[in-house]
Formats: sequence, structure tokens, C-alpha cells
Amino acid sequence: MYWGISLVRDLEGKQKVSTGISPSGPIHLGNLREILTGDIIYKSMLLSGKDASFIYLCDDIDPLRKVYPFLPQSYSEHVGKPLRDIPAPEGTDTYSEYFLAPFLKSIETMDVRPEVIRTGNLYAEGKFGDITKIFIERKEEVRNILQSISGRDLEENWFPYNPRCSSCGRINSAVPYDFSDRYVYYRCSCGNEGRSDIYTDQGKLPWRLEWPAKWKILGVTFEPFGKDHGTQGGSYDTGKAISEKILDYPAPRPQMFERILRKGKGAMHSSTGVNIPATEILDFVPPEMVRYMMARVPPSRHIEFDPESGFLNLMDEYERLIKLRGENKLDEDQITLLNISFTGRKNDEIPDYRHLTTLVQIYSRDEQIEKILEKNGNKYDPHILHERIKQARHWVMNYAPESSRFHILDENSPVNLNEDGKKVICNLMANIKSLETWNAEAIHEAARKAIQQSSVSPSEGFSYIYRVFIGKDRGPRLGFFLEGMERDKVEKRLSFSCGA
RNA sequence: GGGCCCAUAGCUCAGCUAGGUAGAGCAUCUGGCUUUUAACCAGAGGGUCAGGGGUUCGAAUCCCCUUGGGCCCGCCA
Repeated sequence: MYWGISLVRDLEGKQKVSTGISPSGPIHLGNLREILTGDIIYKSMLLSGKDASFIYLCDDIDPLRKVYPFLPQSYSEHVGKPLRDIPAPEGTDTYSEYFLAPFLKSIETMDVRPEVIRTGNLYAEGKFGDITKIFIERKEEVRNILQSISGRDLEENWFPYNPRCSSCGRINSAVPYDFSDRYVYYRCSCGNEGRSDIYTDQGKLPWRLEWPAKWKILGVTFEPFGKDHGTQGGSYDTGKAISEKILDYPAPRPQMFERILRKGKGAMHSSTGVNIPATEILDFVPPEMVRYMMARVPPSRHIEFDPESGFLNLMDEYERLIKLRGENKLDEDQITLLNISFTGRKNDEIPDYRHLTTLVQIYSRDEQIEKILEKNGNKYDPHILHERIKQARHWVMNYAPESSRFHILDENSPVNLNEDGKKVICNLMANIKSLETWNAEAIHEAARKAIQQSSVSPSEGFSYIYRVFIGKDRGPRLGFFLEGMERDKVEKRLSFSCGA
């Protein structure tokens, strides 16, 4: 049974899947796993005929924790302020929206369409007020739960609410000393004294209390999260206890997911520099492929992402499945997997990715590629084809291993041919010079003839030709390849090589 | 110190959530195609399922231990 289906099959009643993020910087592939795991579970519920919804929380009231490497030093004055109160590194948006907006656009192309909720708005609307009050009134009970389950000692003056200083705007420097009615009174290290209304966004709950509060406020029944939250005594454990003992709300079904590693480079951490921003992934990975990557393995397994040849193999695997589906050769799980990976766009008919990585190295203009493909009798959705060509180009430029790359050699760069090789090239030159039309078929015919005339084996003959043009033993389909070059250049290169 | 995950063919992995003859793709080799979408078709070789113990008529699969690898927590979220 497909993992998503078996995960949700025993659930009863209305379901609400929730995931979220603290938009403190560029959102990367690891964050993508979080939201896609949520989406896959959500869609598995729908496929199982359950009444389900899917929300995504943007924790824009979380404070900026430090000046990240991608920020100018001037941001040190903003450390400790809610992300939604800080200006974006560029433009006029807030910091949180600046990083959230491109991410939301990215996930839409992957057919991920959760209800997006900004946690800061929930505070501003007063949604946390009642629960905050409960936490404050039952402070000692809450403290005991946190201490006994997490095993850590909370400070003597620990308080279940972090006010935002009305003067300096920081959410981590105001120390509460009193509470009455709906106000938390504080003194801030900046010298300011004031009070926060807990029914507004003048402060927030600490994470370990905020999480269970969200479950209850929003009615969450299922939540995937990274293993950092799932450790024993971690925030899920304390959240579950708080939710059940203090808030009288059953904790959502948890699903821990493993990390995504960059092949050979380790974990995708913003700090280690090996992470690839989510938006850049989509520059070369087709959206359905990103879904497929996350959907094909259960969340408990780590994913080793290899953007080089591993990625190409994965594309092959996916395209093979699509082909087999057309022939009705898939089992139930494979069909579910494809349905889950599907983005709703009809692009089964796109030429395979591997082929495109060759074409984009021969032709510099998209129209040439489209013309060649059409000439072979194929008609594709121009929009999706154009997008796929762009992705293939990006891959070749940035990720292709040497074995998948080629470049055309200069007319008079040195050649090293034996007697047989020279024979093939000289024959080819003669055949090509006598061609009346410059098209792929004729060129290919000329090559075939030249090889025959030289009485070498076809594979040997072709490899001589590739060596002359790209310095390798193999290459893209010869006729199309040479047709894409200027005839004059081809002839010059051949005559140079023949005479060399 | 605590927790989670992983270990199956040369490589990448499936099979474990129903315990019942060991699987796929890639790579290699053989044969076919007057050779090209960096192919295709037919076939072959290749395994002590990390090691040990247990449960069972029967274990890659369930339980325990060991080894090796990876990650997370013990700041904040």
C-alpha cells in the first residue's frame, strides 16, 4: 500500500493537515519537503475519500534570531524584532513577505495550494488571547509539564508569554513582572516599561506553547514536522502534553520526516552553504518531479539529492513510469504515486529531459529546438515545452557532469586521428561538399556512406566524427547536430582535420 | 548523554504496514539491428538480504543485542 494511504487509512472524521515555516531567509529544499509531505498526506486523505483540508502557517511574528550571512550588517538593529516588522533586504515589502512570496509562487506551480495563514495575524485578531490567559493562570502547571518532559530547568522568573517592547520593538528583551485582566506588564532592557494586551500582537507565546495553542485554535488533526521537533522531550512531546492536559485538545497525529541531503555534501543547512533555495530547484527540476522526489519514499527516509547525474536518472525513472502507465503496466501503488506526483498539467507529451539536455547544447535558440522537434512529427504544448527547455539549459549550465556536456571544437583545434579515422573524415568531407541541401537526413546519409566507404565498423566510424567535432567518442544524433552548425564551419573543420 | 533513520547485486534502490521460492533500473557480458532521442530488442552472469540470537512449520520482513554509516536534540524556533 502506498505510504500516504496507509498513513491515513484509520483516521476518522474531518481532517486538517498543518505545516508551517518561520520565514527567516530563503526557503530551501528542506522546507519544500515539509510542505510537500503535508500536501501528500492531504491528497492521500482526499484519495481515500476523507473530508480534509490543508493549512500552511507562516510564523511571521517570530523574531529575527541573528544577522544571517546573506544580510547586511545593518540588520543587527533588527535582531529580536518580529519578522513582519522588519523591512525587506530590498524593495518595500516586509522581511517575512519578501521571503514568503516567491516561495508561495513556487509551490503553486507544484499544485500545492494550502490555506496560508500568517501567525502574526492570528495574534492581531486576538485568537491566542484566551489560551494565553489559561497559560498564565496555570503557569506552574505548564512549567511543570515543560520541565518534566523536556528535562530542562526553566528560570525562576519564567513567564509563558513574551511581550513585544513598545519602544524598541523587540520580542525577546522585555521581562514580564505582572499580569492582570488582559495585560502583561513588563520592563525592557532598553529602559522602556509598558504593558502588552494579550488579545493583540503586542507579544507572543514561546514556541513550545504556541505550537499546541495553534493546534487547538485551528483544529489541526495531522502535522508533519522535521526530526528536530520530534526528538524525545522535544517540542512535539511537550506540545502533546500541554495540548491534552492544559487545553483539553487531542494532539494531532504526528509524522516526522527525515532531512534532505545534498549528495556528497551533507545536510542542507543554510549555514553550511550546501542548500539550494526552493525557487532555484524549480529552475531546473520540473515541478511534478519535485513532487515525485518527495512522494516516492516514505517521510522516515532521508533523501539524498544529487542534482547532477542522479537527477537525470530520476527523470528517466519518472518518464518510464509515465510510459508504462500508458501501457497499463503499473500496479496500484505506482498509479497512486503518479497521481500524487501529478501537478494537474497535461505534459506527458513533452520530449524526455535527457534528450532536451542534448538539444540545448546544439541549438542556442528555443525556436530552433521547437522546429527540430516539430519536424520529427511532434506537437507539444508550447508553454510547457518552452519552460522545459529553460530548465534543461539551466541544468546543463549549472549541474551537468562532464560526461553529459560537450562543446564544439574550433575549426583548427588539433586533431589526433589514425589512418582509418582520417579516411572517414576525408570521405565525409567529400560527401558533404557535394550535398545539394543542408539538412539532417542528407548529412546523416553522407556520414553513413563515408563510414561504409572507409570500411570501418559503424560505431568506430561515428566516434571518429565525434572526436573531430566535440573531442569525444559519442555525441548527439549526428545529422541534427551538424545541421544545427553552419555548413561553412562544418566543411572548414572537416578539411582541416582531413589535412591534419 | 538521549532519540530517530539507514545497511538487500559492481552502483542506486524496491520488497518490511498481510511473514510464504531474492527483485528492478543502471553498469558489465553475449546475440540481433547496413548505429543514435547519450538508443532499441532478446538473453546471461552477478546476493551468507551487515553480524549474532529469539519467535515461527516458515524471517530480508516481527523482537532483542552487536557493528558500521547518517541525522537530530541537549540555545532558539
